Amino acid sequence: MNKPSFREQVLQAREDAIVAAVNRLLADKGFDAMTVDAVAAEVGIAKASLYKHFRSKEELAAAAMVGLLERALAFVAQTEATVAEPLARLQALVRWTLQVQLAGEMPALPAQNSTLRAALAADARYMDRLLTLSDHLGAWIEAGQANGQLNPALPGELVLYTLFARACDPVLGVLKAGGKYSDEQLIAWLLESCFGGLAA
Amino acid sequence: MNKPSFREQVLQAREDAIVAAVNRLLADKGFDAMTVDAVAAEVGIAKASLYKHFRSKEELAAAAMVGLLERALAFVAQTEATVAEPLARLQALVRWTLQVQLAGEMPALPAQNSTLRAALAADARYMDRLLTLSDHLGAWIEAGQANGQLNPALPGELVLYTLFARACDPVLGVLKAGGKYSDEQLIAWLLESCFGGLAA
DNA sequence: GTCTATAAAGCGATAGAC
DNA sequence: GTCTATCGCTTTATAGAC
Repeated sequence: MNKPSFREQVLQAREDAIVAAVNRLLADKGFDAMTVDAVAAEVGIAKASLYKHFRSKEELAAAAMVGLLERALAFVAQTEATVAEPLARLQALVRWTLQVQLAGEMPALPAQNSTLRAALAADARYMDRLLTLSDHLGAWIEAGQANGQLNPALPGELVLYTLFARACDPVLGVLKAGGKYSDEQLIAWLLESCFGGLAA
Repeated sequence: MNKPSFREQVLQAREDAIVAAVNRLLADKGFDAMTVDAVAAEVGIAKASLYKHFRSKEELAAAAMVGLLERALAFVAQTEATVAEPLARLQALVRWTLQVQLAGEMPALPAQNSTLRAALAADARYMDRLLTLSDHLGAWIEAGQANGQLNPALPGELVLYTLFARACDPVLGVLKAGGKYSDEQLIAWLLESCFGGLAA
């Protein structure tokens, strides 16, 4: 591996700026409402230049998702090094996802966009991170069910998908928009309802 | 009130067919991916004819939402007549919403489409049903927290928004697509995770 | 690689005949 | 009110000069 040239570093920095802009716009407007023109404007370059780095709008979204998954994997690694209990690990992860959402950095992908889902499924970098993350969380879930901290009657995959879904839970945004509660209070309540349920 | 003429009955039937088609397409594709051409094709009329009944795509979606809310209000009335306990009422309602979703009849609106949200907020028929429904559910929630069946530490509006969110919970669709579990089993697990939480 | 300009296609909405 | 045909706009993606 050669040392990256100055030129390559500049290109990499530009790509990072593009991915960051895509991430913000995805979180703000969602995939369908995000236009490539808006991405170019936010980065401050021409739209045609974007297409020198990414071949399609779907590839832009995939790059943003890869970035998010890598941030999640970094948090998972840190959590495995510092937190022992499976339930505490899962709660820390959900807390982190809610903080990402509050920061306006949680990309909002439509659940049923066929072209986007096909592009993501065909993206090896995306699928690799997603499977790695699912493996780690699956192990946490199994351990939590084995030691009695998690409800063992629920299938592990249901718990896993629920955690992914809560990362984009619209309830947080609605309550945040109401402006009546602090961010920390909202996160505490959502954690309580996710792991403890609505019933007493 | 005069008896509706035959002509008016035919028109009403056509509008009902339009709303039903919109409801199916909204559930299948979501608002953004649903095209007015597809609605016209599903109903079997020309697109221009649609615009004689509804002035915009947003109005089509609003009509479908009004229909859904009226179905929900009918279920609420029936539940209040047959079920006494607040928790049991709320569980029955969530079960009903999950069944609607499994039937492919739960419209999927984007959480952040500004034109659509503005159109809905300006639609008196929609807002009237939504507020009526919220009032009934809010009373159930308060009663449940007062009698110890619901967690009293959670704000009532958080519980209310959570119930709305669970009606569109993507977890159900993903697990259903997996094909490994029966519909009734999935509903039972989702009810358990919603009201009982993921923890043991 | 970056730009300006434009192609190509999809979609919401409408005109005008019947 | 229903139809065919089309407008007008947006958006993705590309061509070609520099």
